[in-house]
Amino acid sequence: MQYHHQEIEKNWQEFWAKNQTFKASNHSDKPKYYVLDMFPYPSGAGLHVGHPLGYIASDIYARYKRHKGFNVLHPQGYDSFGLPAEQYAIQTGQHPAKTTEENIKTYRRQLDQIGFSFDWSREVRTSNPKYYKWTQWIFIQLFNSWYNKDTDKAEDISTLEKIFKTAGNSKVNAVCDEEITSFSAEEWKAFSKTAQEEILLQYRLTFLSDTEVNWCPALGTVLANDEIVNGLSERGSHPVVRKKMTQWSMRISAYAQRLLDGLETIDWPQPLKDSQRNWIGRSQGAMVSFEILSPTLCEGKEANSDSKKTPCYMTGGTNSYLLLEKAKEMRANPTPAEAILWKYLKGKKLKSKFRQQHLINDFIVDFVCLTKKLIIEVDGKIHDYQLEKDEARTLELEQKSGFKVIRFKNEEVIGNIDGVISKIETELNNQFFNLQKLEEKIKESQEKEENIKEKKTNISHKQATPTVSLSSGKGVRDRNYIDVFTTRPDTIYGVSFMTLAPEHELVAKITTEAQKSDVEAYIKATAKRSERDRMADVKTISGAFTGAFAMHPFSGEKVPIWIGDYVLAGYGTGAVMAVPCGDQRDYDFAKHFNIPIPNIFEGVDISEVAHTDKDGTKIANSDFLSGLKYKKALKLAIFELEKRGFGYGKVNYRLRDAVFSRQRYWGEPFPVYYKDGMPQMIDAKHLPIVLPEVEKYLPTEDGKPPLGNATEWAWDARAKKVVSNEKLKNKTVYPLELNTMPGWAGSSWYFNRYMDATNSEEFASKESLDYWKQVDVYIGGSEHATGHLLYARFWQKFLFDKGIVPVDEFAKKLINQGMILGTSAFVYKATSFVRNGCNIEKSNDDVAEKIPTVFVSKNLFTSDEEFETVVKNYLLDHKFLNPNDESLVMVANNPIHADVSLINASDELDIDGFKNHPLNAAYKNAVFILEEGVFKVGREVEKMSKSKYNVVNPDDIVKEYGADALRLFEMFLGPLEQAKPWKTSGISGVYSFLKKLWKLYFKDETFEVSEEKATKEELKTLHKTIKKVQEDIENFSFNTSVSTFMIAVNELTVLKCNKKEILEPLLVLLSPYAPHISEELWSKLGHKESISTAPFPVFEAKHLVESSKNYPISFNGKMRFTLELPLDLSTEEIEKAVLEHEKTIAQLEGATPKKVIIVPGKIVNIVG
RNA sequence: GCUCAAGUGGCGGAAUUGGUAGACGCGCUGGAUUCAAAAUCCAGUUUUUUCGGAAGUGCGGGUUCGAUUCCCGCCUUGAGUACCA
Repeated sequence: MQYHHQEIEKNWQEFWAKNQTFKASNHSDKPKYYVLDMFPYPSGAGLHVGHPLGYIASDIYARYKRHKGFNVLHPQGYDSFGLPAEQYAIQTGQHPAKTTEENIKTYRRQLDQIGFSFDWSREVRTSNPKYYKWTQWIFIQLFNSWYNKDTDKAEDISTLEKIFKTAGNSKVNAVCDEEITSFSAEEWKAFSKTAQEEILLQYRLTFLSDTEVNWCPALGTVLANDEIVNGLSERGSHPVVRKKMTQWSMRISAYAQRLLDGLETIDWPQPLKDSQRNWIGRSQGAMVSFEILSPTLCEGKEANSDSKKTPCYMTGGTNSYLLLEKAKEMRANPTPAEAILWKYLKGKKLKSKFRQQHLINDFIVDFVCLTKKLIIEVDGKIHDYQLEKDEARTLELEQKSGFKVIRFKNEEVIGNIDGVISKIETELNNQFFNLQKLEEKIKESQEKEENIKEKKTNISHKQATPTVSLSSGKGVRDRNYIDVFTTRPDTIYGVSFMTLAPEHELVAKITTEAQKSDVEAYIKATAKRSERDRMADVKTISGAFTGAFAMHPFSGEKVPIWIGDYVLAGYGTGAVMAVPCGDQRDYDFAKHFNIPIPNIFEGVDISEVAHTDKDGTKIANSDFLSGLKYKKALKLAIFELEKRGFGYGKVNYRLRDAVFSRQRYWGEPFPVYYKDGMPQMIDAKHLPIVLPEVEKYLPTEDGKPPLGNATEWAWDARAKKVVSNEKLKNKTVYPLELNTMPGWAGSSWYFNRYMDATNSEEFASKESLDYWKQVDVYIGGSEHATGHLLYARFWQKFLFDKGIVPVDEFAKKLINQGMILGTSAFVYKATSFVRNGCNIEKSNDDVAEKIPTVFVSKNLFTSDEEFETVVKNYLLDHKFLNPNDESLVMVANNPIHADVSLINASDELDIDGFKNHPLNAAYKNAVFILEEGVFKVGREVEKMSKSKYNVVNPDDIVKEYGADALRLFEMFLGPLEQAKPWKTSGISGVYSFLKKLWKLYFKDETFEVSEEKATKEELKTLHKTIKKVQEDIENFSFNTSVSTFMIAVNELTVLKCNKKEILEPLLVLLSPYAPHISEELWSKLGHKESISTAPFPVFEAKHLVESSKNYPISFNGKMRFTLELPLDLSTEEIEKAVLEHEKTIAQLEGATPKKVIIVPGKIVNIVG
């Protein structure tokens, strides 16, 4: 009886479907095991043989685990939202849902015929409203959460509101927007609802913000960083530009450290972990502030008290971060006068809203009304000796920022509060008029300032008043600082200049008149160069001097400020402290512009290159850091920075918050409407908010996203439903969000949904989540390293924080399967043309016309010249070319792709097939120059693609060789993780293996298996196979177990073994790889149950015990012959037997061996 | 530039607590069967050779009784990443 794969496979696939053989239960006594594939995007092209590779591997593993007694969850679904369906819709008008549905059908048919053991009852589709209902629900959870750095987890937003109500935001340690205004509990309560919402939005884990985004005009949408390759869109390679838009973002940065730490706990491939680490980009260092010394700003005041050598310009915070802390502190500890006054000012008692201890620019003022631009300062005694300074500050505030400042003494406030209040009221009334005047004043003063700058060329600085109280800490800081981030604060004494990115906001402010033209010319030149050019051209050093200087925070020395495009505006603060001796870029810059390169390393030569090594080098010439090694110097430098207030230790991450809005149609709609411009979440019980129908899938004419075309897209807050846009005029009807969610939304949690895929009440039930917990093995491509896999980890950690899922990493182990490449076939076409210039009119047409298209077999030529000769000779021989015209004609070799289905195993082309191929209509009459009667093609390994005619469809393979052969062959190609070329011819090997296996169970035409006891040798074959296959599966080394099967079948064939004792367990071993044939033979052996329920055979070592060993006898490490010796010989006996052997004597040629190495059971080595 | 991975027959690949290099398969060669083909089966297939052997895992060193495996340097290919301060 022959092996008919088609019939067998069809029957068993039907059997599995009918009996729901692979349906997983959420209740089982068996241990659980969760094997997951990355679910596919159902593209219109269907599957090619590369796609199922990972699915086959995971299927083998899942089936193996079932044999091993596990309750296995092995689901499958579709990532069915996405751009291709939408673009197809734009072109054809077909609804994306329809094309998606059709594509899924094709996918399902293709997957089914490969015989996967998926539990289809748990199928998910991200575009199904029943699924995206919960994607929307998760979005709401994120919106309703903030990240508390103190507890280091996400918490409900209500806990934040509670803190605001009782203590304002001064004590809150959250991951939030950068520019946060501080407020007290009273202020919070006084804020309008909208204002409160605005503030909360700055803390939520998903938030609206005006972000610079990657806008792709051709696709009409925003792209995430990982969707851009070399400045072009990943899909379609369209140009991408930066653009500001209001977008939803996800505060993934809150999880940067935990995403990094979590990598230690999971068994994922090293390269993948590396790229996630790289993407998160943690760098530890410090923020350092450098004061800018410019004519108007460097006039410090003489120190009046215990002025040590410490420069004390920064009597307050060194930047807004520190100032904010300070403000909070001061708010918590008001002076008695401040406390009294605040009682009268807070809560709009004077009809105007006041804030206390508030940041204005970089001053902290006591009280301020922002709308009326009025500042009230209460001065204590300390201000007496600070009068001058306070005046300067008043001037600064009034002139630069347009505020009116009024001052009261402590005594005034305490003694005559009524007088003070009436004075404030008067000022408030005056402010409206004053504002206009102030504006004029500002203009004037700015002009004045310019004049001063010009006049003052001598820059000097003196030391200012040291910090003596909290109050005096305010008001020393304005935009006259450059903040830099550095990973090497230990090298701070090596700073000899600073560099700002040309786009840095301070550039225009600090550039001196003399340098203005230089700087402007340079900025103009860099602006012209695109980001890509700048990055590509690393070699050219360019920059310009601003004319300004900064002061070194420790040494007090003057440091010139340059601009240069090697500093990127987008990273860190867009400015660097340049340490030329320790950084190659700074070094190159310094050399190029003749800036000094001070050496701060002990015993290191820096005459040629910078010294970038950290370890083992001691710091020198660095005051208190001298003589210290990197680690100690780093710590001390940060300690001193913090102590003296010039900076603080900081960890910087490259990871940016993820933009979550897409201007697309085919994605999840947001459960969001807008009331007074503020986003409102729709209550979870009204979900899903279903994607509306639209006429056109393109953006609207006024540039709104495609959902702007919907006519039914407004939220009726009273009726709680989506209604027609016409009702927007009603009071309770609001516009809905027009953006949709990005592709990664649905894929960031689907693995949890499989645990309880049909639950309509919950995301997934608690019991199911607690039972399955996490994915045990996840298989998929490495291209998702920084996209899907990072976002999914982020959401999982968030859901974990909220107590929704029980574990904070969703996949314990992950394996990246390698890509299957195509083996393209090339035929070499001769393109003949007539040489220009010679009797073109006369000869051109008739000469050329007579020449047919010629193809030359691959091995007939090795060079272009040879190729031309071969073709010409052929043309002359066959009279296509007149010998007189020979010199006129030139022939060029033009390789073209031939469809791989036309090539046989020996690289020979099916010529008729080629001529009749629909794509080769032009070559119907072509002639082929053969070698030894056949036409050979050239072959090359390339990525599988339609245009290269090297795509192999699994349907054809399954039809001709069967699913079992396909499965075995894909595994046999090579290691799972490795990229490897597909060559269909190789499949005959595994196909004949299956036929050979089949034959073991048959005698002539009938199924016949003997009940006889197996021989020792047969048992040895079986058990060595059990051992190897089991080890291989557990190591995901599937290619080697296929060869193990082949060896076993070959051996059993030689032994003519047809014993049930051997052949029955053999089927269980094979069934994960070739389930159909195994089921068929299993049932023929009399089993009624599916083979998938059979336990895995148990390996017994006793069958492999040997009594003798065929020792390799080597001389000086080279094996020369083998010698069969009993294993129970002692070392001495082995040595004796070997040395007495005639071949040993011959090999030694009379010499005595110096040494004999004997490893019993392994090898004998004779050293001569 | 940096990081990682990999270089083994005509091809895919196997072998690593250091111990017989080339398993298994494709392709190729010869043979059997057949009127013939397909299919199947058998034998051979790293190179070289004076048929005794000898050399051989990208190249050059090293450690070792012994290295595809470990170490150092270099070359090549692939992947990722990039003025990240």
